[in-house]
Formats: sequence, C-alpha cells, structure tokens
Amino acid sequence: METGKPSRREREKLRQRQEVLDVALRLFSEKGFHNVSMHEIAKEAEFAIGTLYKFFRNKEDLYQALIMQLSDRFHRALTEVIEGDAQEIEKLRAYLRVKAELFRNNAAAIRLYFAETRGARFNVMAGLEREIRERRGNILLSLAAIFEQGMNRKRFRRVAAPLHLAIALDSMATAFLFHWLEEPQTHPFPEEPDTILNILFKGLVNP
Amino acid sequence: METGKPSRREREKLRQRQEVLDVALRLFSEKGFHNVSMHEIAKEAEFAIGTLYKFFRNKEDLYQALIMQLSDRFHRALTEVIEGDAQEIEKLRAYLRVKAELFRNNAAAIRLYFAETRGARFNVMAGLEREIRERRGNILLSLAAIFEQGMNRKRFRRVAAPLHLAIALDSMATAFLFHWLEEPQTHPFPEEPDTILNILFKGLVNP
Amino acid sequence: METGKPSRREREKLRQRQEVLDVALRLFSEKGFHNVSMHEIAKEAEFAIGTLYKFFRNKEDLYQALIMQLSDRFHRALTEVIEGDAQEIEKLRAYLRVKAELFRNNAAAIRLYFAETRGARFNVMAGLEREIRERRGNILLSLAAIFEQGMNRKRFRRVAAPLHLAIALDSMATAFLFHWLEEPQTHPFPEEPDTILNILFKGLVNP
Amino acid sequence: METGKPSRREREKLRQRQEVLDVALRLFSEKGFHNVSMHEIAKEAEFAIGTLYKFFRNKEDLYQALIMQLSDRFHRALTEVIEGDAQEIEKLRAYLRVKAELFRNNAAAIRLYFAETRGARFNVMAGLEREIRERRGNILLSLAAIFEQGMNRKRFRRVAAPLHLAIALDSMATAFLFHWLEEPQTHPFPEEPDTILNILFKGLVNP
DNA sequence: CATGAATGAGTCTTCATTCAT
DNA sequence: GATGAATGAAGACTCATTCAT
Repeated sequence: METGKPSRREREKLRQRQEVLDVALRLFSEKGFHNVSMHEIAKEAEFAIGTLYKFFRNKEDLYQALIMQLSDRFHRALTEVIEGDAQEIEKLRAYLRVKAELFRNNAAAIRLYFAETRGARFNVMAGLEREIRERRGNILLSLAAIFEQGMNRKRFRRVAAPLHLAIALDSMATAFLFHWLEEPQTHPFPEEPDTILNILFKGLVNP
Repeated sequence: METGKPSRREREKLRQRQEVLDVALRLFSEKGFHNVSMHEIAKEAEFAIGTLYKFFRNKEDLYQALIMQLSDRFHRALTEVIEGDAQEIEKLRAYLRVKAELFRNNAAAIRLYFAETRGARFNVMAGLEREIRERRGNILLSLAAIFEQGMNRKRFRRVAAPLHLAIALDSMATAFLFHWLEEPQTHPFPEEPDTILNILFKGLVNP
Repeated sequence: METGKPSRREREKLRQRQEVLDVALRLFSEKGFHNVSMHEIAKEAEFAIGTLYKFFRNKEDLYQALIMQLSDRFHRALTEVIEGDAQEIEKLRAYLRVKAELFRNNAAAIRLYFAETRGARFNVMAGLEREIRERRGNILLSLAAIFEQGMNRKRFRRVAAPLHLAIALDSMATAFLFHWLEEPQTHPFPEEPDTILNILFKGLVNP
Repeated sequence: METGKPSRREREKLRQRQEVLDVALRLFSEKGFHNVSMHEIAKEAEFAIGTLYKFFRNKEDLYQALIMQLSDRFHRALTEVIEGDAQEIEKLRAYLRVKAELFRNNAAAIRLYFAETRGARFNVMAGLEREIRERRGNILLSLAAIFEQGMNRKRFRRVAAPLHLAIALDSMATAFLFHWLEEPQTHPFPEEPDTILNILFKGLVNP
C-alpha cells in the first residue's frame, strides 16, 4: 500500500516541523528575522540545533517556509469565501469579515507577513516574491470578477474598472484593520465591513 | 552677517553627509538594512569607514537619519498641499497628485520607507516609530478635517466618519501607487487621482 | 553514584578551558591585556575563536577568570600554612617558604598578578578589585594574629603593632622575591626566609 | 649668544609640552593607558591633535616621557636626601619622610608609576625599563651604603647584608604608604617613619 | 606653523552551519 | 537518527596617525 506505513513516522516528523514553525513565528514576529538566531529557535522549540537543519535547509528556508505557510492559510481562507456562489454583495461582505477575522486571530502573523511582504523585495523573501504576488493578484482578480458580475447584472454602477474597485476594497480593508491592530480601543472592530461597503456603495458627492 | 563664516566648512560637511545618505538609500533599498555593511556604504560613497562615523554615531543612527529624512520630505510635501485654503475637492485632488509624484520620483525611497515603517515595530526603527506614526496620524487628521468641512458645507454626504474617509482615501492612493510602482506598464499612472475620487464620490450601488 | 555521568564531558570541557587559561597566562604575562587579541589566544591554544566564547563570555571575562584563578591558588596556599597550629616562628618561616615557592614556580603568573593588582584600579580588574583586596587583607590579618599571639606568649617584643609587623614581613618578602625574580643569579634564593626573619627578629641598633 | 633668542620660543614650547603632560598624567592615572585616547588628551589640554604630535612622536612616546618625568622627580628627591652628609639614622629618617611626602602629594602619579613599573615588563614601558630599574638600583645602593657606614661606625649591628637592609627598608616604606594611600583614615600617616625604623632597629625577639 | 578632517588597520564578537559521536 | 560542540567568516566600530590647508 502507499499511505499506510510511512504515515506514522511521517506524521510525527511533520508535527515536529510544525512545532518549529510555531516557535519561529512567535520569535520572528517579536524580534524580526535578523534578531532571532537558530539557536534561540532550537532552544525554544526544544530541539537540537542539528534537528532544525533536518527540517529546513537553512535559516532562510525556514523563514520562507513560515511565510509561505501563512500565505497559504490567509489566501486559502480568502479565496474560499470569494469562490462560493453567493450573491455579489454578500461575497464582498463575507470577504471583509473573513479578512477581519484573520487579522483578529493572527495579529503576530499578520504583522510579520506584511512587514516582509510589502515593499521589501530585497529581503529574505527574494525567491518567493513572485509566488506571493501572484496569489495576491489572483485574489484581486477574483474580487474584480465579483465587481464585474455585479456590473453585468446591473447591481453595481461602472464607477471604475473592476480591478480598481478590487484594489480599493482590499486596500481599505487592510488599512482599517491595521489601524485596529495598532489601537484596538480607538477603532472598534466589528463595524468595519459596513463602513467600507458604505464608502464604496454610497457616493460621497451629492449628485 | 551671522551665516557667512561657518557656512563654508559646514556646507561641505553637510554635502558629504548627504552623499552618504544617498548611497545608503540606494543600498538599503536594494538589499535591506542587515544585508548592507558599513564597509560597503563607505566604499560606494568613497569615504573611509572612519569618516562615516564622523557623520553618524553608528549604523542604526545612519539608518534612522535616512528614514527620518525621507519622512520629512514626504510628509512635508503632503502637508503643504493639504494646508492651503483651496476648495475641498481641489485639496484632495492635489493631495493625490503630490503623493503620486512622490512615488514616481522616489521609487527606491518609497519602497524602503514602507518596508521599514509598516508592520515592523521590532526593527531598527524602534526609537522613531512614535514620531513617524504621529506624522502619519496628523496627515490623516488633516484629510479628515477636509472631509468634515466638505460635509459641513453640504458638499459631501456623510457616508462615513471623516477619519474613516481619510483612511480610505490614503490607503487607496498608496495601494494604487504601489501597483503602479511594481508594474508601471499595466497601471497607467496619471489617471489615478481621478479613479480614486471617482470611487469615493460616486456611489457604486444604484440608489 | 552521582558524579559518574556528567564527569566525562564536563572534565573534558574543563581541561580545554584550562588550556585556554594557560595560553592566556603566557600571552598576557608576556604582552599585557591590550596587546593580546582573542585571535592570538585562539590560535595559540589551537581553538576556533568561537570556542573561546563558549568558555568565557568575553575577553574581560577570560582575563578576570585567569587572575582569579591565580589569586585562588596563591592565597589558598598561603592561607593554609598560616592557619595550622604550629608555633609562631615556625608559621612565619613556613609562610615565607611557601611564598618563595610560589614565586619560583609561577614567575609569569606572579608578574601578571602583581602588575594587574597593584595600583591600577581603573583597569580590567575593576569588578574584582574588592575581592582581591579582601583576600590580601585577610592574609595580613592572619599574619598579624600570629604576631599578636607571639607577643601574648612573651615570645615577641611589642616593637610595633601586629598589623604593621604583618605588613612589614609581607612586603619584605615580596620585595626580596621580586629582586630574585629579576636577577636570580645575584640574589640567591633559598636563604631569604632567614634573612627576613633575621632583620625582623634582631634589632639593628645596639641597645 | 647661545641662550638668549631661542629661549623665548623654546620656553613657550616647553610650557605647552608640560601642559600636555599634566593632562596626560591625570587621564592616564584615572583610566589607564589604553583607555585614554590621544583625542581625549588633546581636547582636555586644549590643543589640536596635530600639535600633540609635534611634542611627542606618538602615544607611547608621550607616555614614556610622562613616566620618565615622574621617575626624575621622585628619584631626584630621594637621592638628594640620601647624599647629604648627615648622620646615618637621620638620613634614613629623612628618606622615609621624603618618600612619604612624595606619596602624599602625588597620589595619582604614584599609583600610575607603580602600576606601570612593577611587574609589567611587557607593557608600554619596554624601552625604559632598564633606565628605571637602574635608578631604583642606585637608590638601593645608596641606602645600602648608609647601612654599611653605620655598621662600620658600630652604630648598626650586622643583622643582614647592607643591600638587604636597604631593600627591607624601602619595601616596608612603599607598603605602608600604599596602605595609607588606599585607606588614609585607617592608617594614620605621619607616624610611619618611626614605625618602620622601630621595626628595623629594635629586635622583635627577646635575646 | 597649527589644525583637525580623513584614513583604514585591527579588534571584539556573533551566529549560521557542519559533522563526529 | 539525533545531538550540540566546534568552526570561522563577516561585521560594527575605535583610534593612532597623517597631511593638505
């Protein structure tokens, strides 16, 4: 058989690998890539240094694996919600709700993810940039498709290109959520999806 | 007169200091803080290592000076435009135009600035975080004030809190400009102010 | 048993640490703290630089460990001899003999020890100054006690305060031994205990 | 004429050189040779760095000049007192008194002098070691001559070789004075000449 | 002649990575 | 297969010294 025997060993190894990634996320998000040593990760994760190098070829590899895992988790969750066949506005609202939940439940990861993913193309992420950018692009395209559909069905007016609306929606969401991340008390959390949709749906200028 | 005598020496020193900052901007924006050595900066700037330490107490100091200089330049330009006494919509349009110009003319700097300013509070910027956040906050408040005024004068509808509109406007601008920065050909540049204002002004949903 | 298991690794590590200290003693006593680099110590001791830092937190730590080890060795040997319950004069003679042996067998160490221990309170020894001064003080007090006892038992006349006699005895010993250290041929070694006791015991001036 | 014209310039230069030496003494005695930079000396002495190098070939040269100046001052004072033609005991008493005064009035210099002169032959004094040792030797010889004379005149008993007595006397003096230097309150100062002579003159053991 | 800006060799120290046990 | 001792390249920073002005 193909899956029976190796499974046990394999699963154990994966579980350990994941423990390392969890510790690494915590440390990297607290101190940044260059201020965390492999020794520190090994110690916190209660593995021998050498063992880390069984799981990851080197520090950069570990780091990229971590970021890619976060990317997987985030983009999978966001993609799921968009690709259903709910009504357009419902999809957008759901997208914003899921994104908000991601921020709420993964503050450390989010901060790390954006820090290493925005702007910095020079850093440790070199190799993965394209992959991540592509995922982001796909999500924007999906959002754009929703807007497009809404326009075709005459639910949305053509105030701008669908892709631009997608960018607008997503950037606003990110911005609002970062503000909340930084000052949770000032920016109440749950109402934001509505705020964003309000801004997008209702024209600001009196016709 | 007061400024004649010291000027000469002083100006020369400042010019050299600026040369170092220019080289540092290029290198840091290409490779990131930790992947640029003081030797490298010195060599590229054609100064001896020791000379760098005449201008900056240490590497971190040099880096912070660089980021603060960028911050100064960017925020000054943006603040100027908002604080005039033009009409509300004109101010917003001008703000977007200036921001776009900043992105266009300072691509490397912008990338570095956002990379080190977003998300990462653990990094080299530790000491300056508050200052920069405050500046950003002030700009948002100024934008909010414009929206508020527009509302009071019945030019804008109250679709959302002024501060939220400010965040929305600014985050959209940043997002569009980053997209342009990354793929100049796909996202034609100059129309973006109008795109953003369109999105903001015209309601997406048919009433 | 309790000591079997860790012993092996532990002993090996201690042996290596001691090798480093031995090399360091030689180099420091030849050239002084600031004229010996960690690289030099590592090379001479045939360890990698990094290994030195497994044994000692930094250069100063290594140096202080060295000096304290010497201090331990010297003061332990001297203290032992004083604290026995032999007769007063015998104790003094034994003290001088042991001190002489220490000088004879540890010339380099002695030179280093005195160089860094005398006078200089600003140097690398900052933290350990008190400890060392205290040890020296204790030895002087023990010697003083011997003189005092001898006086009480009418063996010694009260020509000076016991502590002063202690200082006199010890400083003479040190001085003679240093002279011998510097010119072994001129100052024959083994007779010095008697010389010193002679000076101390017999009055110089005819009554 | 030989001495008229250059005198003025020359004297001025010497005065400045001395200012540097004075500052250097203070700094070196406070922090040690390696913890004082030429810049620091220049700044404190209010000279330009370059000027220091007009007076002294390099840092080591400056340091040695300083130590030699102290050596001059100390040994001259001590030699003077011994070479008079007073009575033996008076000479010894005077020697001790002068030495005490030197310690009292030159605490910083004394500490520096002994720190760099004792034990350490590896250090910055390399070149001057012989010279200084010779001076010290001469003083001991002079003291020995006094003892010898006293013996010949039957004033002193031959309890030990004259040179040994000289060493004994001088080392006791140094030791007592150092104790006073370190704890002025505990060890009252002015009585020490008598203490030392007492120890030397009166036999400790009852005949 | 004095000045002090500029130099760069040399130092300590860290940390990713390897490999013998 | 796991371990962690050992490695040494690389980097930040200091400071004695020079030399153009």
